[in-house]
Amino acid sequence: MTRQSPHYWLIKSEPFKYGWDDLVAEGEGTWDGVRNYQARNNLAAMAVGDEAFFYHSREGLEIVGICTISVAGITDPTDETGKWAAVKVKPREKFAHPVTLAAIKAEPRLAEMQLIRQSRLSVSGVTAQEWQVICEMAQD
DNA sequence: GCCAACGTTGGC
DNA sequence: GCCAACGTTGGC
Repeated sequence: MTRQSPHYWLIKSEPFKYGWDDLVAEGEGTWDGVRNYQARNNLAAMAVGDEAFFYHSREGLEIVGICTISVAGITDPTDETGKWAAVKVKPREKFAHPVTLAAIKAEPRLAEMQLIRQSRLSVSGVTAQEWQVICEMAQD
């Protein structure tokens, strides 16, 4: 399936379990273990070349960098039933200045982010405008 | 470590 | 098919 423009996402991970540094060390990581239908739908909608913010949950509470979807539409290798989706991601860019959850909440243009509205969703969508705003914040 | 939010499960 | 009980996530 081809699309005209890349889509943007935000993926969460607990840094003590699998953080940005782990992804960099591996070079490519498989995003699996998702057992939430909405998150799965987001995973299934990803395409190669899409970009995703990498967010540290529970500890850090900030977006630390950007990764790209390197392989899309695969079946979760940790799931025997074969009904859960997964993708592979590669690190692209580490933010000079991580964008914290507090900073996101303080920015009116980001008030409608899926990250804010559904705080428990581990894979969420990001609009092109939200993507732009956060990239600007990461450079300040 | 606590607890609110929310998704899932299971009895009826 | 409703809804109470339970489990999990994730901010604080």
